[in-house]
Amino acid sequence: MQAKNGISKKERILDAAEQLFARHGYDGVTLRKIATEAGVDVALANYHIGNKRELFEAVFVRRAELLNQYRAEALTLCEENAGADGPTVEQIIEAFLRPLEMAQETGDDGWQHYLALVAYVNNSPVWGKELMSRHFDKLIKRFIKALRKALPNATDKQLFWCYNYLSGALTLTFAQTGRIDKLSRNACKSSDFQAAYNHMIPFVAGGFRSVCGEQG
Amino acid sequence: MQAKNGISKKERILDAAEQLFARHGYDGVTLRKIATEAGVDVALANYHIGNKRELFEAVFVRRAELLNQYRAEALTLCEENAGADGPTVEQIIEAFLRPLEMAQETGDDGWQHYLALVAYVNNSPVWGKELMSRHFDKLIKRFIKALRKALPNATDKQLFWCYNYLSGALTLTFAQTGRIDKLSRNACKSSDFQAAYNHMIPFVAGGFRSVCGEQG
DNA sequence: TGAATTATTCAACAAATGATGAAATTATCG
DNA sequence: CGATAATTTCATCATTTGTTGAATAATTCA
Repeated sequence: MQAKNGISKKERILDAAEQLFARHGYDGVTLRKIATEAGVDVALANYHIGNKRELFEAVFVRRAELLNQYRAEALTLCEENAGADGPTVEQIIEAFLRPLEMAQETGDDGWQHYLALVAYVNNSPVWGKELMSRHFDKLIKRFIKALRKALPNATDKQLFWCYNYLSGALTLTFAQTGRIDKLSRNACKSSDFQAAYNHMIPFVAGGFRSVCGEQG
Repeated sequence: MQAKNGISKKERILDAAEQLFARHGYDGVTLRKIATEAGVDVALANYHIGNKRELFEAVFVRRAELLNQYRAEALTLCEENAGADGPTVEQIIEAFLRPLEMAQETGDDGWQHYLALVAYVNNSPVWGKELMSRHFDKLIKRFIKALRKALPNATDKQLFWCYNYLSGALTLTFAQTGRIDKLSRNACKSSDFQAAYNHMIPFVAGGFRSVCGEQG
C-alpha cells in the first residue's frame, strides 16, 4: 500500500518519531504528537510497528546498517590506498567521521535528526549501553584494530579511552544544541558541519598521538 | 525545621530528584517517584520549591556555583604558579578537569549524579543552550582566555571548536553509561574516574595543540 | 501555656497517556 | 465484479500525570 508521493504512512511515522525522539527523548514524546506530526491516526503506529518502545527501536535501527556500510566502505578504501604500514591515524579518523558529515549535509533533514537521536542514545544511561553496542560495536572494533596498527605503542586501555573521547566529541556535535554558537559569539556555528569535522579530525588525531605515543 | 539527622526533607527531595533526573531525564521522572525515593509526600516538593520545572532548575543550580568556585580556584592557582608566559595547555586543561574528578571521587554519590545531570543538560537540545550558558559561560571564557595566551597562533574559531570537543568528551565521561566497559571488554571501566581524567588531559591538550598549532 | 507560623499530609481534580478491540475504508487479484 | 486481505479510523479503557486546596501536625516564640 504505497502512497502516490512515494512516502508510505509507515515511513511518515518513522520520520516524525525520529525527529521528535531526537529532540525530546523517549519520554518527552507522546504517540499522539508523533501521529499528529505524521498526519496519521494514533493507532497506526501500533498497527505497523508495535508499541512505543518498539517504535523507538525501529527508528534507531532503520539507518544503522546504512551508516555502518558507509563507514566500512570508507575504512576499506583508505586501507587499500595505504602502504604496508596501513593508513595513518588521520586517515582512519577521517574514514570514521566523513560519512557522518556527508550524511548530515544531504538536503534530507532525516540524517540530522537520526544522528541527534544517536547522540541522545549514546549519552543515555538507560539506552546507551545495550542499543549502541548491539548495532555499532562490531565496526568500531575494526576501526580500533586499524588504530592499533597505526599506533603500535598503544595499550588497549589507551586506545579505548581515546575512542571514548572521540565518541563524546562527536556526540555533542550531533546533538546540535546551538550552545557553541552562543558561547563563541558566532565564531562557530553548530550547523556548520564542514567546520565541525574539519577541526575535529586533527583534534582527535592529535589526541590519540598524544596519549598513545608516536610509533617507533 | 531541621531534621535530627541533619538532612531536611527539602534536601532529601533535591537529592532524589538529582539522581532520578540524571538517570531518566526530565520527562522520564514523575514527582511521585521523586517523592517516594525521598520518603516524602508528593505535595511537599511543590510546597518547598515549586512546580516540576522549578524543581529541575533548583537541582541544577544547587551545585553549580560550588563547581565554578572549585574550577576558578584551580585556574587561579595554576596561573600564579606559572611564569610570565602563563600556564601551559596541559596545566589549564588540568585545572578544568581535576575539580570534577575530585568531586566525583568523594564518597558522596551526589556529585556523581549531579555531573551526570550536567551531561544530560549539556546534550539536550531543549535545555542545553540556555541553562548551561547561564551558569557556566562566564568561567569558561576565563579558561578560553588562558588557552588563547598559551596558544598564540590560535583563532577564536579553532579555540571554541576545540572547547566543544573537550566538552563532549567530558560529558560522555560524566554520563556513565558503562558502554566503554563493554566495548573494551573491561580494559576500561567507566567508574574509574582517575583513569578517565588521566587519559583525558593529554588527549585534549594534544588535540588543542594539533588544531591550534604550537606557539612561535 | 497557647496562639501563630511553618511544615506535612490527605484527597481529589482535570488532562493526558499508551494501548486495543471493533468498525470502516481501501487495495489486491482471481 | 466480488471476495479476501491489508490498511486506516473511531471510540473507549484503565492508569498515570502535575497540581492544588483543605485538613492535620509540628515547631516557634512571646
